[in-house]
Amino acid sequence: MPELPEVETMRRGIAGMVGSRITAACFPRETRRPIAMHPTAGVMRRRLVGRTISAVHRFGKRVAIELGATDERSAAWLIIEPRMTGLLLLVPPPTSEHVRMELAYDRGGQGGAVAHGRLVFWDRRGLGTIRLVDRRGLSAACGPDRLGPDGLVVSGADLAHRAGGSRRAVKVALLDQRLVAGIGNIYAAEILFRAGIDPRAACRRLTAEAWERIAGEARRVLAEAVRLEGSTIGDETYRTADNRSGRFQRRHRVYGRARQPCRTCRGAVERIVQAQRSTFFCPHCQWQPGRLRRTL
DNA sequence: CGTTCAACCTGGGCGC
DNA sequence: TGCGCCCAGGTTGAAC
Repeated sequence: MPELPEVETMRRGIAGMVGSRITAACFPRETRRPIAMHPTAGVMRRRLVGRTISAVHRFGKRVAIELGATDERSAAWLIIEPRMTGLLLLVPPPTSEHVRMELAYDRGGQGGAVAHGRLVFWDRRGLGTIRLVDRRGLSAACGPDRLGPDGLVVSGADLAHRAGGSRRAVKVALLDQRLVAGIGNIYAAEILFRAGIDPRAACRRLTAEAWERIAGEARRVLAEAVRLEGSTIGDETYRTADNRSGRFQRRHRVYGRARQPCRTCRGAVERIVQAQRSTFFCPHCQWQPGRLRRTL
């Protein structure tokens, strides 16, 4: 589920935890398979409790909660990867089932005021992951070998340089986190529609100008989706940290709209499958370089 | 190099 | 109502 805008919304939603101290951590195992985590729950708990949160980052589609160094312990990062259905919630989850992690935190205020609360990682399908890493682990998991430039700041030159010679279809390339970080199935479709590029076009056929258009639309679409707090679709599996819906779904032009009229040309939006994922696009408004543009 | 498939899971929607 | 099937915002590793 969550792509860059949803994960960035999660990050902002929990950014108020900075300065708080973790007082308890639990990792319920009541589900069939415990969440994929490293290290084990006991070690994780021991390393988390008592630590102060010094920052909350986002790397692509992952949130990283930074635990500041102390005299005894060096800095560490709790990397949470929501995958399809993971949510970070500061309010009680819909059910206690599927809670994969719960952190209690408090902040000793001046004059006896204590702010405290709970952060829950709630993940229905359980495909998400949790890792606690040191500085080296962070760079192995989220460094430039793993993640390309962030989608909010990617340039046409970045894309052209890294993918320009590839025979891959441009939609498949945009899902590759090493090329550009944060784009998933929804936003790849929306970006290519706005750029007017056919998702099946081979990267090596795209001109520098086409890459500039794709990068520009990526920055614009992702920034707008962040402003609208992401996309909540259908069964509402995505919610903000305080349990509200995103609003970018109202701006979707092609995603999930197979056989419905294109909002620009009124032709039917098509659904095809690329790399085992659905791709939605308008064959009239999106074309491949070198091919005659279809006319109505 | 690039594609395809399976796997990891739960749950909603649809046709019959 | 129930059953079987398809679908879903992601990632990884193996096989070809």
